[in-house]
Amino acid sequence: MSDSSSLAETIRQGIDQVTHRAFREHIRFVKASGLTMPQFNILMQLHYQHECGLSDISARMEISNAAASQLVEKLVQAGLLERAEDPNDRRAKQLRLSAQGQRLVEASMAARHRWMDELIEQMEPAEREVVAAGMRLLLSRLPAGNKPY
Amino acid sequence: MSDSSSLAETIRQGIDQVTHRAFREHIRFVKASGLTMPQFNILMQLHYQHECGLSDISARMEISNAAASQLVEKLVQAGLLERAEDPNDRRAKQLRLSAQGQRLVEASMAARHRWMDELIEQMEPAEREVVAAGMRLLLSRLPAGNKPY
DNA sequence: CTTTTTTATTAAGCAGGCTTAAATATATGC
DNA sequence: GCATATATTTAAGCCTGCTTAATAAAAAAG
Repeated sequence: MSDSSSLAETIRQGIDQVTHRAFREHIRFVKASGLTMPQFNILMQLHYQHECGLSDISARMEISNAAASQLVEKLVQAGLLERAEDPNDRRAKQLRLSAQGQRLVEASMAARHRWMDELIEQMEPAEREVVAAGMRLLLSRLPAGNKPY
Repeated sequence: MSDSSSLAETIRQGIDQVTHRAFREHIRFVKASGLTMPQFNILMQLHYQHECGLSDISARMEISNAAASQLVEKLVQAGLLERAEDPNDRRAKQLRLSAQGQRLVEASMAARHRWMDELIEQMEPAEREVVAAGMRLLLSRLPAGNKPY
């Protein structure tokens, strides 16, 4: 394996391992919350988008409006989402997180950050600098609009 | 925000963004493959473990043996898995990927690496070195047995 | 041996997400 | 104003995954 390909290989392995860990932790949290993944995804989307219509959700999740409507209905009944009429277009609905929904999302982010912080705390300050430098570079190359929802 | 907390924040954001991207790409691939996530997870597990019994699958996925058995059955019928009697313990079954199953898993890994490589190719050699250094550190701190399946 | 435990499968039933089709209400174009 | 397009909801039905309970077969324990 050449030098540059082993560099790429290291990066790929790092990303693979990290995402795998993140993925498993996330699955666990969602399951523990009593929600399903599609339901939770909607909460995450609304966390980052603050407010949107139903069609935005179905578009983002690549499901039908009907499916999105049914998912939203459950979240509204669970008290996690608020659904109001859009005053500018009375066909549309404005969806946003309820206070309870916000708390749940924040708890999930806290859980997600817990193991990251453990990792970070294991490192020397100089090492943190190295990892952060790599991440800064990675972030600068990732598509800007790629919000985590 | 203090200096060290902004370092940690950078690392968390980097991990968040990268995992989010990886997650979405993976979802897309699995959906396109015509399999469901639980089914695909089994293929991934067998890719890394090469061979195992049914109970290993149910344990890892935290579902009942019955559920795992049903999932495996579908994958066997789809020609993606081979299920043979364990000669050492005739109660147990030896599960492994078929050639077709291997091809599918490899295709998923290729797809997963495609955008990573695009990212890497955008970088100067010196930048790759920085990212790789960060990843090497991260990898050294991640629990060793944490294989991506 | 006989009993108990382990491994896997099958059956019945529930819950979830998804789709299409139909319905409702509002906005837009002409 | 009237026809058309858009945003959402509801209903019916399908497919999956999951669970528990029952079954079968082989291994392990005594």
